[in-house]
Amino acid sequence: MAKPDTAERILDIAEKAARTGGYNAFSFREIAAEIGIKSASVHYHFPTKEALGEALAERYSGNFFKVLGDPQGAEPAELLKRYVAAYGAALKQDGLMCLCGVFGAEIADLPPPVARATRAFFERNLDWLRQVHCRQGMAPEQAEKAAAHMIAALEGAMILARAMGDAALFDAAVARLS
Amino acid sequence: MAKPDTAERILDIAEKAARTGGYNAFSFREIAAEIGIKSASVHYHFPTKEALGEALAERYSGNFFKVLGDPQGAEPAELLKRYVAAYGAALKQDGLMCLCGVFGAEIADLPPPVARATRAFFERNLDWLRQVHCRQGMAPEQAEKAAAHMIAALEGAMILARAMGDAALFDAAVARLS
DNA sequence: ATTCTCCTATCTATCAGTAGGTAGATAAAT
DNA sequence: ATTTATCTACCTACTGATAGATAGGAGAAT
Repeated sequence: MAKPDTAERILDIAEKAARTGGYNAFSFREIAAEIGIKSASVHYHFPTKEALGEALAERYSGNFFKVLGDPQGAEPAELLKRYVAAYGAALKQDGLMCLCGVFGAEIADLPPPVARATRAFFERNLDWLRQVHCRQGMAPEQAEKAAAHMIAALEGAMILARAMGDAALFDAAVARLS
Repeated sequence: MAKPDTAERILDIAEKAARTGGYNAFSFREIAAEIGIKSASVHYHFPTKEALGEALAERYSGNFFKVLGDPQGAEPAELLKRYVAAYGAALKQDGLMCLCGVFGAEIADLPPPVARATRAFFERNLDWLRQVHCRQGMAPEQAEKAAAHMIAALEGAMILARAMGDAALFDAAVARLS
C-alpha cells in the first residue's frame, strides 16, 4: 500500500454499499469504522452525504466510460459486445448492481446533485450507444430506440439476475443483444 | 369512503413511498402521520417493518397478476401486449417504479421475508411469460430467454424513463417488444 | 538553525432528528 | 368479558452534521 488515499477508500466502501442497497445503505459511521477513522474525518473529505453521493456517481461514470472507450474507435459490433460485457463484469466480478441503476430506481428521493449525476450517466450512455448504432447505418430515430432498449435490458437484467440469485439469468436476458 | 380500512391505507401509503425511494423510504411515523394516527397503531396492523414490506410485495404481485389474467386465456400476442401495457400503466398512471423492481435493485439489503416475496414476483413473471411464449410455438429454451429478456427490458425501461424524467423513453426502449 | 505560520488530517464530544419497537392504558364494539 | 383499534409515553440505536482541539509536516521569515 503505497498510499492509503483516504478519499479513494471512502469512495470504494461507499460504492460497494450503495450498489448493494442504494443511497441509504452507506453511512458516514460505517465507512469510518471500516477504514478505522472517525465519522467526523469522513466529513473532512466529503462535507455532506450528497457531495459523497455525487462524487460516487461521477467516479463510477468516469470509470465506466474509460472501459468502453471512444464510440468512434473500434468496430461498432465490437463496441456493442464490449458494452454488454461491461455490464456483465459489474454483475459477475463485483457481484453488485450498477450504481446508477440503483440510484435510478430511487431517483425521486435522491438529493438533486446525486440525481443530476445519475441522469448524466444515462445521458452519456444514450449518447454513446446512439453514435455506435448510427455508425452501423441505423437511422437516428431507430438508433435512439436501440440505445434506450440496450440500456433498459442491461439494467433490468442485472436486477433480475440479482433478485433471483442466478447470474445465468443475466446472460439469458441479454442473449439477443450482442 | 365507506370503510377507511386502516390496514389497506397503510399499504397504499407505504407502497407509494417504497415505489419512489425503496425499502428505506417508508417509515411507521410517516405512514401514521399521513393517516392521522400514531406510529404505535401502525404496529398493531403490521407488527414489524419486514412484515409490512412482505405484505407490500405480496399485495403488489397479486394485483399485478390479476390484471394480466390467465396465461392460457387470451391470444398470446394479446397477452404480451397486455403485459407490456401493465408496466407502462404502473409508470405512467402512478408515475412510480415497479415495487419489485425497486426491491430487486436493493435485494441484498432486504430482510429475508421481503427478499423472498420479491423473488416470488419475478419467478411468477418468468413462469407467466414462459407459458405465453410456449403457446406461440417457441422452444422451452428460447421461451426462457425471451421471458427473461422481457422482464429485464421492462424493469430497465422504467428506471431509465424515470431517471431521465421522460416517459417517452419507456416507449422507445420497449418498442421492439410488442 | 530556529521560529512562526499555515495546512492537512485526524480526533473528541456533542447535537437534534429520526428510526423501529414496546409496555401498558383506554374506549368502544361485540 | 373479550376483542379491536387506538392512544400515551417511552426506549435504544443510529443518522448526518458541527465545533473546537490536536498533532505533524511544509515553507518562509528571522
